[in-house]
Amino acid sequence: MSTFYVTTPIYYANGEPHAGHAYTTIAADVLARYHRIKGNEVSFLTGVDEHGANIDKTAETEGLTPQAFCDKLAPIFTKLWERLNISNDIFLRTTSELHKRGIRKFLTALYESGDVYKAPYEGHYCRPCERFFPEKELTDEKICPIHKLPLEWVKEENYFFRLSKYQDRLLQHYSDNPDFVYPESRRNELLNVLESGLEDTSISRSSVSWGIPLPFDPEHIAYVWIDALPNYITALGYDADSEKYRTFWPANVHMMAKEITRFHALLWPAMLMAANLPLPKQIVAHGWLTKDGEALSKTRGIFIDMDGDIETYGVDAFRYYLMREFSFGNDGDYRPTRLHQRYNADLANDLGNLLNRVLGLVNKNFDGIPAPSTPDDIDTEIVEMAQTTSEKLDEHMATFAFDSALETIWEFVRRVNRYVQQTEVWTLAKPETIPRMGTILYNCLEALRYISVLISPYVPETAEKIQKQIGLSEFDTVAEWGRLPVDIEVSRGEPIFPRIDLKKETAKQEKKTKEQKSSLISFADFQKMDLRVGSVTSAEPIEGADRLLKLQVDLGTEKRQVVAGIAEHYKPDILIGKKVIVVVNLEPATIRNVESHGMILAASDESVVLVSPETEVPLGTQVR
RNA sequence: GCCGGUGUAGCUCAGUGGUAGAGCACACGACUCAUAAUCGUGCUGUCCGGAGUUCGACUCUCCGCACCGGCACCA
Repeated sequence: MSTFYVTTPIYYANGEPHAGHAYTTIAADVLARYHRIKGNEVSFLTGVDEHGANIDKTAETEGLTPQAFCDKLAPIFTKLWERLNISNDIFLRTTSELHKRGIRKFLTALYESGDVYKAPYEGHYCRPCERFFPEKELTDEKICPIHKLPLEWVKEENYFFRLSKYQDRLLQHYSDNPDFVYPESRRNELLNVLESGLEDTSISRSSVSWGIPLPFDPEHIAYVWIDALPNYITALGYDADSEKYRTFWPANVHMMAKEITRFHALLWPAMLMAANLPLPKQIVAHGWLTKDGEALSKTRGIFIDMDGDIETYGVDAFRYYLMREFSFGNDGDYRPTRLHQRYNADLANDLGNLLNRVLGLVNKNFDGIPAPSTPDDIDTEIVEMAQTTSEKLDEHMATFAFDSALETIWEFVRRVNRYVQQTEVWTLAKPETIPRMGTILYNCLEALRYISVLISPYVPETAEKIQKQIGLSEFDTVAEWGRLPVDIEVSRGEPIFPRIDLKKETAKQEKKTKEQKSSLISFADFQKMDLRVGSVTSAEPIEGADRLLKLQVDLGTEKRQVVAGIAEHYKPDILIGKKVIVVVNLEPATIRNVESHGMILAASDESVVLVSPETEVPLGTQVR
């Protein structure tokens, strides 16, 4: 028996969980459950990341303290995990004492490694802006690009982690452990970054208040990622060097979506090296979900209706679909119609109906599960296929090929259906063939039990229902042929996956469109924006930026310079004289060394189309 | 602009240096134990385009096109 520690990221708790979170967590759950039935000792961690300026800010807009806001949000996550049958052993909150103690210990270790230094961060500082300006954003005069005031040369203390020092060791680790990052495409990307050099990274924020103070200098708050990443050890009781920690660390798999692999595969290992702790074995990144071919987007109202689909098809169908349809690591397109097809074809027709027809025959012809007699060749074939299915499944699980794993199991399901067909069991209910019928039906039932074990990591409820109907009182997790006892009574129940017709589905979809809710803002919020009509007087490309144009806009009373990301859609000369809508009270910014004082409104999707008044209006007219 | 990936049947994808495969969908047939389920048979493909290497390429190399991703960058 070995141990297996799998984690999801701790999700950032400034909003409700969505299908992407569910996908990561289900994948991790499948791994955890798989290792449990293999007899391994498993720990499965998920949780929420509750610190940082963003949460502070969101809490404030809701009129809550950050802690109260987090206390409200955390249960939303745990409820979803319950609904999705997630079998996590730990749910970690970064506001917990356990985590805080662990972080303090970890940061102290990091500090004592000598690779944390207090950098007298010095630079050109603008007092009104309350920020530093990097050299590259400035011209020779060293004036604030926004306020046009001379900048001060200011020194501020800040803590840095000497990430650059670990570049070589990381490269070495990557080459010694080719599987460290999965899939390979991500690994290559990271190697690219590694080879082009790492810079030391700041690990503290003095402007942020909602977080964990650095143990060696409480004036500074740990940067969110520095606070978050060590959750993988703090959750196990790293602070007290607990038994659990020593048993499970290093983790076998850190599961996550692809956008956060850099933190996990570069920064986190380097931090562990500095603290002299072992590194996780594998960083596994999956792709993103799209919906009917479109990127998910809160503002555009494109989301995956988990609740609706789960209500219609059940949790297991949802889990099955996510794991079966998408090749792990790549982006996957979530399509309700495909879910529907998968449900009917794989779950209802192939599996559900197989169970039902076999139980029907047993019920009608035997008092309980019949005893098998001498097997024919065809029977042996089934037994052998069960074995090879299990072996192939193991291979696929080792490479996170959940889709292939399920396909492999379903080949067996279909084989058993064919077995029933080929042997024509239903014709054998005569005295002279009854023993033969018993043998075949025993094999079918045992095949179903065997299948239920194999699918249990993916569809745990279904697996249990199958075994219950077969007559087992306790769930048997062992994939070894012949464990099914004879003479026990089967209890054929309702079909486990009743077929669902499309009518119901369309009705559901109508309901869905009706419910497309948007997040509302108050009129006061809207009034905060000062929108004006302007006219473009000049437009030119910005060197080294494909998307940007530098525009001069006449607002009647004043002229503004605005940078707009429209170069891919508008040629500079067509823009001259064009009427546009400008957000004039947007805070200024410097982009690609060019100052921007406002923003041009445009409808933007795949294409970008400028918004313009319908007829002539004076320049400077307010837009409401 | 730099780096990487992908492009195979209507759909989702697998695949090998020797004249193409699975599942779904579709058509026909068989069967009736079963959830209008199951089983069998069949169907469509310039395997993105072009050039090259080779006796022979969908499979290798190069060029191009399209799409996707990473970085630079989207006020």
